[in-house]
Amino acid sequence: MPTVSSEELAAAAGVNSAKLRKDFSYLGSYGTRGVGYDVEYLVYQISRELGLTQDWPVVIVGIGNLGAALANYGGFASRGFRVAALIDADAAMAGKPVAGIPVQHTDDLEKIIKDNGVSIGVIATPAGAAQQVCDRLVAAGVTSILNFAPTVLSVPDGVDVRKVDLSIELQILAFHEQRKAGEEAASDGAGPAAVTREESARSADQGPDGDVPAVMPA
Amino acid sequence: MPTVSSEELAAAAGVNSAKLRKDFSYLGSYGTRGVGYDVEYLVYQISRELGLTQDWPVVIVGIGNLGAALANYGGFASRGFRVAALIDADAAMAGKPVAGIPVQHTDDLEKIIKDNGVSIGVIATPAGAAQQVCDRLVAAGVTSILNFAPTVLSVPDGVDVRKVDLSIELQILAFHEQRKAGEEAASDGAGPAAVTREESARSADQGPDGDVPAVMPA
DNA sequence: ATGTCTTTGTGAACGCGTGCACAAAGATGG
DNA sequence: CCATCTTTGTGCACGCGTTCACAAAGACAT
Ligand SMILES: NC(=O)c1ccc[n+]([C@@H]2O[C@H](COP(=O)([O-])OP(=O)(O)OC[C@H]3O[C@@H](n4cnc5c(N)ncnc54)[C@H](O)[C@@H]3O)[C@@H](O)[C@H]2O)c1
Ligand SMILES: NC(=O)c1ccc[n+]([C@@H]2O[C@H](COP(=O)([O-])OP(=O)(O)OC[C@H]3O[C@@H](n4cnc5c(N)ncnc54)[C@H](O)[C@@H]3O)[C@@H](O)[C@H]2O)c1
Repeated sequence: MPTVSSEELAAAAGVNSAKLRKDFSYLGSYGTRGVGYDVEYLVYQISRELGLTQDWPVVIVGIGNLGAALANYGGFASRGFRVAALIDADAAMAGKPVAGIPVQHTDDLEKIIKDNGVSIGVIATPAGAAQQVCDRLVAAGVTSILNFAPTVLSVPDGVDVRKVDLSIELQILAFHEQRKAGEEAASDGAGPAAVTREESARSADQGPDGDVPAVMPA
Repeated sequence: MPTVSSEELAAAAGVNSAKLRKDFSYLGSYGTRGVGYDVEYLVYQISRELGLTQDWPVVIVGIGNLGAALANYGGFASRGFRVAALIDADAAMAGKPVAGIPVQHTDDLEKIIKDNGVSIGVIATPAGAAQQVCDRLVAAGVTSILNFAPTVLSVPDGVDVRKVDLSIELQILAFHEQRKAGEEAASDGAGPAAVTREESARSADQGPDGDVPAVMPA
């Protein structure tokens, strides 16, 4: 029976072994003292807890550049997500297949959601249409939304929204980039417009990962 | 002079006003007691600290479905990011314009980076090519990478990598979705067939905002 | 000037996640 | 069956970020 110790796993993941064990303990006591964790059993337990043993139908709304790329992306299926339908407001697209899936018109949105038992929706429409699309998805029964449009969606309680904002990802990189430049040469004439930098006493930087600034300028 | 109080801003952003004030205080004392913050001045100070007053040239490597969508995305320019070049390994694409920008061949990658003073690179190649592309970008001087390929990139110290993993975004939604369903009906017959997934248990990366649950109590 | 009123800036308390350290569990060998 | 050795599971302490609470600063009216 192949096993792994918390020490091995922790080293591979780059985390503390005690934290890893404590995390696992929330799932139950699946380890064997003196031996470690049964790999297969552990994988199954984690998969089940994370919902990976289920198959989740999703719909993508807004089949433009991004929506089409998502539809073509094979990485979803391998994680248990199935693109149940593609929806767009453009009547000219209706019926035309993208990634082998025929695009359907927004008129049928509610029916599509219900027929497929969809609870997860992806919004890839222009920002202006996002809230409206969101409202229709929620009204039709969708309770989880992945939003690519640069808008903050308002939803009722019980509905989860995750926003993917690629500009913010770049901004976070640029922020750290700026710091790097500022550290090696405090008096640096770089930059087009004269950037006047005063001292800034910010607290500890989060190492590997980053956070999102709470408030952003326009 | 238009002003805002920390209370107003906090309410709009959905955060605690004391935290907001303390955050602002790290930038300096830009508020006026009894009045609030001068909006225009505050926006400028935050923009400057975040690096939004600078113009950042970026290159996109891998102009497929996703890369092309990114190239066409207008949201980057409005945040101070300029697509300096598009790079692909496919010789047939060389010279053909995408989003008005001619695609260049990977052979010229190093020269493109240096000529444009690029420090931020976006990788949208297949997973198999990502590490190799990453290495070349870093060697050419890139110190920040936004990675869309489903691979963990290893980079030397001083180089930042942010990974955008859309499958994980969906998984997080599915996880919460499962909890919602599990609460109203505790006794569930579990998934269809017992799915045995062979993979390692990797700790999830951070998302733009919300948190990735390490593990949750059962 | 002086007083009042609003809002900032921040010291201090609180809560929570992380890591340490170890007793208990169980395997393994004699 | 007992001794030893490995590794889990977890109580406890530490550190850090968040929140509370309030003195001080400044605007504004009188
Ligand atoms: N392309 C990117 O890389 C990128 C990156 C980040 C964010 N985004 C955002 O993602 C969204 C889509 O980007 P895109 O480049 O694919 O845009 P796009 O214009 O190519 O596609 C938008 C699609 O949405 C459809 N649409 C419009 N209104 C609709 C509605 N009410 N219901 C259903 N469909 C509707 C349009 O017919 C079109 O097919 C935008 O909000 C954009 O800001 C895109
Ligand atoms: N499409 C999506 O929605 C999506 C979502 C998440 C992640 N991803 C990931 O993003 C990456 C790109 O996805 P895609 O759908 O655009 O794939 P794609 O196959 O459409 O495009 C890949 C492009 O990369 C180019 N390429 C290959 N090797 C290269 C190299 N060594 N140097 C430079 N260019 C090279 C190819 O010529 C092609 O144009 C993949 O790793 C994919 O897993 C895509």
